[in-house]
Amino acid sequence: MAKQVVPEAERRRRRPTRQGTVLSEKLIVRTALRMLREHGGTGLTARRLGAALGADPSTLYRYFAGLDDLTRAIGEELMGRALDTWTATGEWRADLRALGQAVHASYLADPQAAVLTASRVTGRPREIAVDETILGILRGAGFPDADAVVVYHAFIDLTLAFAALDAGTLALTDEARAADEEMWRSTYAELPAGTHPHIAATARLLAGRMNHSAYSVVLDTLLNSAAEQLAWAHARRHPDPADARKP
Amino acid sequence: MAKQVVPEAERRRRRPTRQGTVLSEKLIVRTALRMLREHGGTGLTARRLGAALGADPSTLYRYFAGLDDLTRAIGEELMGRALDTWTATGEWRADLRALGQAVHASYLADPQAAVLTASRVTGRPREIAVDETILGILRGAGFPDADAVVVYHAFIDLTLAFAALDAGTLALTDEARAADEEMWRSTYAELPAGTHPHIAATARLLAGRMNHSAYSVVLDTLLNSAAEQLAWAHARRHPDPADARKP
DNA sequence: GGTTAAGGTCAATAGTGTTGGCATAAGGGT
DNA sequence: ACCCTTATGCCAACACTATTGACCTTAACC
Repeated sequence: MAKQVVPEAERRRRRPTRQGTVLSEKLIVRTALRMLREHGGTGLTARRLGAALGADPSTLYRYFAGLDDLTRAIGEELMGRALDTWTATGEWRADLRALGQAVHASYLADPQAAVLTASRVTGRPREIAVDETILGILRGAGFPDADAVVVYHAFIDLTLAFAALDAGTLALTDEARAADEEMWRSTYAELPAGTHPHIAATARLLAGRMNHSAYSVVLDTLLNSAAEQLAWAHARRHPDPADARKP
Repeated sequence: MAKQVVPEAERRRRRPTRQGTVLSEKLIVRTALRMLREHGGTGLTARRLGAALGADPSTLYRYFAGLDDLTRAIGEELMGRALDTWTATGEWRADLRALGQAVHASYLADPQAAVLTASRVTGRPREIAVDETILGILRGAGFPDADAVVVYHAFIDLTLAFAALDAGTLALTDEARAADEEMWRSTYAELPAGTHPHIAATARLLAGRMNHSAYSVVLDTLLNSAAEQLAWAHARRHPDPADARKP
């Protein structure tokens, strides 16, 4: 059995599988991502993953404590991809904005995987690297520690929450999404003005809006608010004589 | 078998189960919520639900097309509960704030159920009622339709996204949560200042923050931003002579 | 009261995650 | 260059799961 999982770093003997493939954490995670993309959100099963790898399902338990553990590794992979596509410019607002968009985009690129992992905290290296990066940007911009922590918390939770929500709609199977859209058309768009005046009045505008993500809008309001807070904190430390008259 | 589900409204013959209970959609949904609360997020199974109701599992398919359909009904129940605890005051910001908090709280009261349903759109009556209410508040406050739709979209998605995220951490089993917190203590709090200076510097502040939800903070920034937008739109329509000098 | 079919039950199918035991070959030590 | 140890892949089994088709009882309508 697989009572203990050997950490990837200490793995010595790599015996090829009966069908010839040599396993590794990375290969398993990537194959799992492919399974999710090809077979939908419920398509990641130990048996199917084993078959795709040319290995017995139980072999997976030599690499991960269970499918739950594998799920966390998948989340870590998504975080890593986001970090890889991001580069710092030194301008804190632009950097935070880009980093948030990178995480959001990375999750939406694998919606089924995102749904499974977005609300989990993995505590693995690349996730920690993202956290460290965000705090570094904020503290580097001059936020006092207390403020930096508040903004950091709002920023990361906001980003993950929207990633999960938006991924959720993308992750639906084609039939399910078609059914949802048909439901919208047949339900919301047809509500009589008598009982639902406000939806009826804005139905056309709603239809154009609800397909897009609201993440950008909310992220911008957060960054605006943070910028004001920063200016205020800065003014407290270095008072401008010109503002002295109106305290 | 159950080739077609009879709508609750047209249900005539209510035959008691072998063990004597008389079924109904409402009873099934409530029992399902209890199962989720008592047995955890994976604890809602057809067998167990049937046993709790004193009925054969297959009987459920006379009431719902599948467990997925039941899940949607559960989401509808949570939305309904939120709406029931909310009352309008006429002040748009306070009303939106209270409504958002009500939905958030209603989901967090049944975290396991929230995780299953928060990212689904049910299209059922009470969910539509919430949407109609939000749009009514915004349009009543004087938002032009285009602005009202943008704020509505950000508001509802933000609320549902945070409901799902925050419910996710509450929904963990006691052992899983203990493991997570231990992971935090043993990983984040112990990171050396050499490799992770920013996390190390703020570890104490982080520990105090991460237990709370960031929903309130983000919701307030959104409402603030909306208020500014409203004032600006209002000023365009009814220009104040005092502001005429600085266009 | 007789008739119809709604709705509860039984049995079976095809899937799932996970584990204990076994066997084989990889790599380190000599 | 060989041997030994043990990591690692495989097999079989267990206890579950959702879902469906056939059957049968009894409630409700005429």
